[in-house]
Amino acid sequence: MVPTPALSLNMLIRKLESISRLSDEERRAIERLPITGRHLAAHQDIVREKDRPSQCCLLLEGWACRYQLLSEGKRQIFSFHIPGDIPDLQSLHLKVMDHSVCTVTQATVAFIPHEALRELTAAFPGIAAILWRDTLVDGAIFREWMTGIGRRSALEAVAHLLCELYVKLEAVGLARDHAYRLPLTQADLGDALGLSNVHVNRTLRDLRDNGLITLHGGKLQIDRWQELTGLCDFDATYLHLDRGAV
Amino acid sequence: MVPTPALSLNMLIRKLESISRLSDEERRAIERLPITGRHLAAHQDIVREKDRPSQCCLLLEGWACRYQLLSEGKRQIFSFHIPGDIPDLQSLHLKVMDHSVCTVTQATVAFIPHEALRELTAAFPGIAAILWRDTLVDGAIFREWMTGIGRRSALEAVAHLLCELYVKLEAVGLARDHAYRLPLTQADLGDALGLSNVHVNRTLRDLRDNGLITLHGGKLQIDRWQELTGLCDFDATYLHLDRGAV
DNA sequence: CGCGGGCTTGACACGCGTCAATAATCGTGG
DNA sequence: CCACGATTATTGACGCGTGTCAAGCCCGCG
Repeated sequence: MVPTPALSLNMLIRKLESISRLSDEERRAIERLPITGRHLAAHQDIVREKDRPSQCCLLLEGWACRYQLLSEGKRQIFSFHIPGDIPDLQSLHLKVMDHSVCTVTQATVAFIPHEALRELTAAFPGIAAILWRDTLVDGAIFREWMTGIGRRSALEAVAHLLCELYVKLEAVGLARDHAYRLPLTQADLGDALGLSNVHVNRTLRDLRDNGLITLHGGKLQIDRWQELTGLCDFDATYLHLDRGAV
Repeated sequence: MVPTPALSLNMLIRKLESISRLSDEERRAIERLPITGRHLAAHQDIVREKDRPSQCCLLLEGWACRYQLLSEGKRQIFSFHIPGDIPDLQSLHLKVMDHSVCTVTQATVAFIPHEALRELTAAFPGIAAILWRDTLVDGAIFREWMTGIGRRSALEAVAHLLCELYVKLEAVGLARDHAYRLPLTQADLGDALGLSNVHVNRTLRDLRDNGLITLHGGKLQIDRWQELTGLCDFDATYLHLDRGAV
């Protein structure tokens, strides 16, 4: 069930080309990357805090998230990742993991050795720039989450996250018509937003009762996109999805 | 009062060399960067949300911060910056600013054109890697702030920030003996931590009353470092100050 | 068909926000 | 060197948003 290397790297090439055109030489260099495919179950760690990984992980299928555990069992989720993402790309330049990465659903990933990535980026500054940019977008999303957690009400924060996920999924063709599969538990949402699972539940009911969304069996339908984005002041600029921006 | 170019770039070189040794050629290339010095008053914007800057800003003296304004006058501060930092390095690869940068105190900065930085990083992958790494450390700090805002109590969050600032300042020689100048208002701290200025005040008094810190006239003295770090579970790993890590 | 994880709901408590009034501090100009 | 206005810090009273605890429900899976 593990996809062939060619298929895997096509996913990466598509992602990079969504930002900036690649030369034939660059494309060929990427295709030569030595990768290892792997199938993972849900809720399984890929890298752990304090690890010193020697490879990065390209997500091909399924969802993953980055998180940290605190004393007293509290958890903070930093980001959710979808196919095409490299959640631990930062480990290329930061030796020690300061957080963990785990699967949310079952997932297919491709591991790429740091060594190969370092050679690739040294030889092709254009590719380095796109990958660098990708980590900068991560940073932009972290910032937006900070304002969500710090300065938005629970209702605004939940609405904002649902909008963000839709826009990200839509951009890679995994969502349309303001609907998508949402494989997160309410506790996951809470750990991402600094809320309790109970309060996430109340908040979702609120959104449902007001006819803004329909959420059932892991399928989310945003019924009134305009009102939802208005409610939480959603502005997708921070996702930097505009092309040709390197 | 604007420092000479040579002086400015020495600051950048020192910062880069604190991470990884530079070759003579690399050092010379950095020294050739065309820069413009400037002196700024406190509380003055350097770049604004929605701007499309064509240069980056190297902070030589004083403090700066990155922030975003929300409707209803709320503000979220994303980071504080000290001499040697390039707060808007991300603008090199993300065209549109999704937040603003402003001075906290009066400050001296050097502007470096994007074009020059792009040429530098294309020619010297080693320099590109160090700069990339720098933006990754920013990201790591963003993550830590997320858990501070989302999952720590006000007391823990304030303590954690005070520890972080000390370690960062100490690393560049701007603090020692667990003491430093803290030019932030209580409202600034609150906007960074998702708290009200009033509650920051209560929290600081709490820390003072318990003999952990002395804070007066912008001078902070951490009287019991062990207890303060213990209180908030501070672990400096996420600052990635260890050398030779690229 | 029974088990378990996730969802839902209610009751209650508390941390933190808000409002407001006063005191300390600082920069600035006379 | 002092007076003044403008921030900033401080404190108290009060309320609300969200957390916590606990119980029951639903549904998918073995």
